[in-house]
Amino acid sequence: MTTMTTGTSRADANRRRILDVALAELLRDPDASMDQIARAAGVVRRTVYGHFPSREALISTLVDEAVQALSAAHAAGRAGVRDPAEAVARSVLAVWELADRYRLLIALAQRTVTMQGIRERLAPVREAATGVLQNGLDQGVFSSPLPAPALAYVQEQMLVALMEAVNDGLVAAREAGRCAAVTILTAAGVPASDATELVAKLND
Amino acid sequence: MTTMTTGTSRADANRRRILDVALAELLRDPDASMDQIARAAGVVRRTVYGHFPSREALISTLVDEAVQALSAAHAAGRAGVRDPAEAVARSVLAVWELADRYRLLIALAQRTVTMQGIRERLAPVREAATGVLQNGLDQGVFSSPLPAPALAYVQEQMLVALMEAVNDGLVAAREAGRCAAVTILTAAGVPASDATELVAKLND
DNA sequence: ATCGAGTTGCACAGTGCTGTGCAACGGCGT
DNA sequence: ACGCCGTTGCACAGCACTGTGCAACTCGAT
Repeated sequence: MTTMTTGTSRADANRRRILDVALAELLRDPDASMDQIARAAGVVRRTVYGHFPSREALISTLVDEAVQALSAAHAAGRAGVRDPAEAVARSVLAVWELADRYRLLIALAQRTVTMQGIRERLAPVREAATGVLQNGLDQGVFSSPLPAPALAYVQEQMLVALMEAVNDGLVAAREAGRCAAVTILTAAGVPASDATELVAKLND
Repeated sequence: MTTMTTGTSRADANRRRILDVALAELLRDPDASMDQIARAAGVVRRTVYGHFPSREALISTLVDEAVQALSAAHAAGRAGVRDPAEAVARSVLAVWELADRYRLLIALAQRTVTMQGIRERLAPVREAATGVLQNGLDQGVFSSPLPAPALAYVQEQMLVALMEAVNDGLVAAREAGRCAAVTILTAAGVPASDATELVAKLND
């Protein structure tokens, strides 16, 4: 017990690698079995259970680490900033930095086997939407640093966000459709006032 | 075989109800078992297999129905509209109409058991973000028909969208962070030019 | 009353996963 | 050389789920 420079090197290193590999593996398949994870970490299933009492404990540790890091980044990004716009911009940038590390996690956490199928078959709709957005960009009606296909993703996820907002009672279902339309147009770079006016005119 | 007004009423009605209930049930838990679905539909597991040869077939049918309806709505919404902004607005409104029916599906399809835990623990971050957004709205820096908490959802999903865009190679990872910041600010109602300038200034 | 499609209840084989127990084996420090 | 900790390999019980087979039942229709 003289050195302890690296903790209990052998075991600690393994625990660390199991966590890292588990992260990568659980993205590719959120239902990855303990055996898949163990094998990917170059270790036997039994060994994983030596470090984590249960599958749930493993995942819990994983989520805790990610959330803690993310939370810290978000707070650090906006610390001592007065202007709300700058605060938002800074925190987004800060979060993005390490979100990049967990990018696969989040993106792939959505790709349930079910979700995968849905997104695939939705491709035609997304392409149509991309076409319209491209039009707008070409004509200068829209303005965005993002290419049309990426904007289509944004549009899609925006709808999801609004649906969740409605589910959680943050927005009235009656209003949500128009709010969604306005927000999407605004995100595409149409001035807020123009977007509001346009949408209002559509539903008389 | 005289009437046939309702098809094979008994069986057809059951098939329909199984599909409807399965939709609702698969949201609450994407891994819902055939037994859970059957029971929820007031029927026995064996009966479900009488209508759909396998679990996958059931889900496939479900997805097909939803996608087809959605696709039609999207196309109908923007049919014969020249102005891109109006086309986007119309199609979003059209999609929203019936997305409302599948709202639970999509929103809850994201709530994997894993995802559920993540979102829960992320609540503090979301609250902080809501605070900043509320500030911006109060000061008139932001402009949106959405309340701050809903905007926080939008911000969160926007990050997800950008992550997916990066994963699919639509945006360079180097640029993505700044694009995310700009797009989020723009969606919140900050004029596109101001947002671009602000973010550019931050990363010198 | 009888036919038949649809439904039910049960039983079964197969599969894949979890969590645990235990004996044997490996290297690293002393 | 010895001991210890971590690891390995194997075996096991338990569980939950999927598909399938089959006999019995329940309705509506004729």
